[in-house]
Amino acid sequence: MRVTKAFLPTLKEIPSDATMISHRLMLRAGMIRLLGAGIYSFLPLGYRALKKAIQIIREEMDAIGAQEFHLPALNPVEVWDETGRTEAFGDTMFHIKNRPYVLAPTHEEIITSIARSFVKSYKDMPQAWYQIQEKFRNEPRPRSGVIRSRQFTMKDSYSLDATWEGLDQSYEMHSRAYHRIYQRCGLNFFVVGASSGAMGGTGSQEFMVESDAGEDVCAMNDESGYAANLEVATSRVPPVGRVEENPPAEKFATPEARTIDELVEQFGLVEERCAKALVYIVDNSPYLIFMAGNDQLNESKLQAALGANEVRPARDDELGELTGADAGSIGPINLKTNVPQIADQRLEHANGLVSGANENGYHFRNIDFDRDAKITAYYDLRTVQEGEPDPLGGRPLRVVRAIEVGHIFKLGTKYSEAMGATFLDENGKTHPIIMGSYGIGVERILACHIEQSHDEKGIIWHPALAPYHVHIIALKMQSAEVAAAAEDIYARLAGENVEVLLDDRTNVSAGFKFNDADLLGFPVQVVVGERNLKDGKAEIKVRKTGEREKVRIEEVVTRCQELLGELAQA
RNA sequence: CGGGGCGUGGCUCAGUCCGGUUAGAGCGCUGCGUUCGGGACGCAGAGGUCGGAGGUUCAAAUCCUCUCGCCCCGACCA
Repeated sequence: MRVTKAFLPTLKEIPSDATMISHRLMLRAGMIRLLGAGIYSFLPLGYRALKKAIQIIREEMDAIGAQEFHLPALNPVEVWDETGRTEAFGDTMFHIKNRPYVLAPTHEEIITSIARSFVKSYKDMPQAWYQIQEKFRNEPRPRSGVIRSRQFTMKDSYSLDATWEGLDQSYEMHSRAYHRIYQRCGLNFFVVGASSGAMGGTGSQEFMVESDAGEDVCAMNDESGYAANLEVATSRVPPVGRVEENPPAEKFATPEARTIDELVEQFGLVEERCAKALVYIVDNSPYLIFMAGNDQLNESKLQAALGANEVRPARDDELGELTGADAGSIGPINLKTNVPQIADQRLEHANGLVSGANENGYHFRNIDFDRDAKITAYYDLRTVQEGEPDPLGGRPLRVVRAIEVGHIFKLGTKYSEAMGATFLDENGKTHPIIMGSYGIGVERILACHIEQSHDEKGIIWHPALAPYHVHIIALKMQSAEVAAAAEDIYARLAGENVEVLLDDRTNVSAGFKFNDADLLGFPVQVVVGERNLKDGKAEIKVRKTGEREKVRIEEVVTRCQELLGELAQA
């Protein structure tokens, strides 16, 4: 492609609406343009990169024997009603106004409906089905450019198995394919244990790219290899445990102490022996929850522990009605109602605790949870903190922000049961198909790569994703010699199937071309100018390292191929 | 959905508080000429009902009301 023929709207200035580096660079490099909030047009350059990612994914999915589908994005809403997910997705799903259709946010239902009609025997399985297609989600707040948008490209695949061991194998197969995909894309990533969330299922892992702009938070230790989404991360924080003296619980006045910190400070208490009470409404039922000291309740863990769909903190007026006191004075003793009580596992069997008296301005001390509280269950409910000992080797945990680029789920039978997708086993008995679901956000691969591979000048593409491999910068194109040499190199590179862009503009200065080339960031640049042409040479610059070398014109093609090969390995 | 910010030529922005010539700048764009290895220069041009609607006023980009859109923080996130 020639720059004079290409639609390549690069921007010299930073677009004001973009804050994230990858978003800015994608806009500046002319890869994408905003159409509406969370809706992006991919321009030719961006689409070339997107197609590179798609092709890598396709090859790796094919390599594990998965078969490519192309399912409709437009779905009859009845299919979604079958699993109750019309309601579960709620406003997140787009609904068509003039027909009872929805735009699919994912495709478990459609896959299951196909499976139910055609997969009837254990002999029909295992199957792995995938597609690379647009997804639609009515995100309340799209952000970070292409990272969270309302329409995006997803590779989604689904495994169908007759046995749980089969599911494990399908899952492992996908996990290995995902590793290869992200490796080939040059991404620096890690895998974390994750919450299955509202997808349901028996296990899941997320493929993460560390980034300050990420929406997820993970706890990890590089040495032990422990890595988990904060939604499920655990640590070896010791239990609060028991103290020897165990006098009866005793009420005392705490008029100026509403927070744990105030209690600790005013009464010289041990922070973790203050049982902080929280009231949550879990699927419309109230729960009183105790946490040790300033431990943060993890709502994802709470939701998972109670098998709930929705959890929210109680409102101030609800607190009084349920407990008899306001926030800061709530505790296990003398509750106004018999609201169910649960606690974080750190507090199991603990005594010598301080907690609210359910009377504003008063607390109890010497509380023994085994003696004085009616805790029905203890769960791991706390949010792990930076520096805590990891659960594998006790090494300090690092807490980092990350972007989720892939997610693999063991779905189990949630969808097959709901939709009646069953098969007959070798004994003629009916079972629901055992499913897995596996997703990759394709645009996120590009954004994450750019986040990880750029400098102040622009993008630094890995050859695997680069829209073009070689950028020929013809300085002073109106010089017949320069033009001839540039055209010659261009034709020979193209002849070797090297994807090449020739900057053949006559109306811009050298500096402009250099800066555009650095912004676009193709792996190798070839500078053709009068200066080196006198010696029969051109200059080759590696975008990533900035290294330049002078190469005889007839050797340029070979040298470019060598360099690209080296860069592809890195 | 709560909080904050912003909407003025293609882009980045000034002007709005305190209403008053013909609404400005830089970049980009068109034409001509010069230049040509790190975002060149001269000359001549084109391009804006100041997001939209209503109102106040002799007079509105500027004040008031409503509304639409975009961005950021939070909530949410299969």
